[in-house]
Amino acid sequence: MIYVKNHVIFGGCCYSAVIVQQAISKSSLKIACSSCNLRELCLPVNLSSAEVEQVENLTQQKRSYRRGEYLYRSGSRFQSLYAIRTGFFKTQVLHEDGREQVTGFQMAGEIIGLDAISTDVHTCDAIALEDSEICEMPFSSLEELSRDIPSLQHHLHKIMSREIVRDQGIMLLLGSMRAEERLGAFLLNLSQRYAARGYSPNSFQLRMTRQEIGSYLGLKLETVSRTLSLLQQRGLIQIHNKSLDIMDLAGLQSTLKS
Amino acid sequence: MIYVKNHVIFGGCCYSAVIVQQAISKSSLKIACSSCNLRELCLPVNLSSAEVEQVENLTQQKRSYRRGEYLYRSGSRFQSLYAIRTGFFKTQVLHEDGREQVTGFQMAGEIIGLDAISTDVHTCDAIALEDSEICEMPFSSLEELSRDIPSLQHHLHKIMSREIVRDQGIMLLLGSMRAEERLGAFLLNLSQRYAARGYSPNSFQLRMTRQEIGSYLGLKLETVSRTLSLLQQRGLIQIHNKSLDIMDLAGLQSTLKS
DNA sequence: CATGGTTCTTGACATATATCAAATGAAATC
DNA sequence: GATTTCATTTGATATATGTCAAGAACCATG
Repeated sequence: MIYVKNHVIFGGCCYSAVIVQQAISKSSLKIACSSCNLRELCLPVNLSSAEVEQVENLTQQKRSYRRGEYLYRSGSRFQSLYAIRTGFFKTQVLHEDGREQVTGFQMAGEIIGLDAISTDVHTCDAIALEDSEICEMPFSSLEELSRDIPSLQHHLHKIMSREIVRDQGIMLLLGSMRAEERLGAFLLNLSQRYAARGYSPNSFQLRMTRQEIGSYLGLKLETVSRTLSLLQQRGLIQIHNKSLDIMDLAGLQSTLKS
Repeated sequence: MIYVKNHVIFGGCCYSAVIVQQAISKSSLKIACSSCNLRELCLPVNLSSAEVEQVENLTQQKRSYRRGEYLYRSGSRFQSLYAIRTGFFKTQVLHEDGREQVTGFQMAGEIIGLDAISTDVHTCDAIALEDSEICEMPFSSLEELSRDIPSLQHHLHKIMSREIVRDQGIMLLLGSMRAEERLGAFLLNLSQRYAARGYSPNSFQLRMTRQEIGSYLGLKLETVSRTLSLLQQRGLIQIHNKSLDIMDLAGLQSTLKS
């Protein structure tokens, strides 16, 4: 499966990189996204200036969230999609018995809330893992606008489809990889996403706890900790608390090929 | 998490039931779906007769597939979504090292191919598990038509969102359930989907092998076999080869609550 | 700066599931 | 209908990960 081979198993990484490149070459897009820095939503769309203004209006509602704050909760009524302008979020579903499952970590430029379109009710919690800014986009307006702007319509479909592909990658990971491979894939995915945003792919802070990583990867926090120690012993990474350095990218990638 | 509690962990089940009920009460919808029996695509939409005809045109391309035949392959170019008219499919992604992961089982009235919108290339294989009939819907036509028919547009979004929710349910299952719970959730999901289609929820044929079930649930085929035997010993099910009878639905449901 | 509460690491041990293997049963093919 | 092939079941054993526990490091708060 090529997604594993190219280490984009979580989906969206390479695509993001492409988008960032496009941003540099298309000035109109920069305008469209100036209000919210919405790489995901606006960029691949070739808009006229009138259309740009319409999208601007749509994405004008901004808000800040403190670390630990909920963007929305499971069970709450769906009205908007949210684009992360800056910061870092997690989404999770909760069992009634207390078990939690993290379904994703989202960073700047990504869209959350897509799950709620299905039933008009949010099916997961979205929680800020650091102080963040988000743009709220009323979904009915987005649908309306995308009827007038085919390229926006198609882009919205792509965003939703990409989420499906991403989820399939995680299913693959959870269903058939060992702890070491899961961690390797996870770290490489973060690395690529930081790189796509202009940050170092080799050195970054983990914004989540071992427990949250474990929940996401279907492992216990002790296993996460042990496996990270193991990767460090092998010289593939340096990890001290939440600071991660990838020392041997190729080596880390090769853990996935076995 | 309510999805587990209500045993719709895989998503789409209860919704399907609602759709079937709607079908009975709305005559215009029956017309719209007569060509392909597309519960998922057409039904919740309130269409005028002119619109009905447009949708009819869209879904006119039908084809039969024999058991084992590929509907599409990973890597092939994306052009259409496919609605299953009759039959049973699986979708799977393949590792380069031979590992396979089944990402879903689809039955009549469900739509496949949504993953490919993202990159215009199919990211998985879709294979008929029994002789089946499908309706092909060129996606560009679907997008065009949904610009004119808002209720169709919204329905398309719901279908995609539902797929995302379904995938999250499977992530939950793969990330935090034991073998017994996974099998329980799997069988209950099939049961509900058959029920929604007017078949017995207590007695049906498994269309897939133990190995395919295992791949889907992140288990080895031996574990699937052992766990099914265990559920049978407890009097919850009767299973002989591919014939399944649910003897104690409540008991089976209670395996999920622990 | 001290303090209390998380979070993280590491060890010893338990257990669920995987692996390997062999026998049985079902289904496809000639 | 006979034969080959494939799917399933079950047992014995191996192993990866979970569980329990304790100490250390880190962080937020007063």
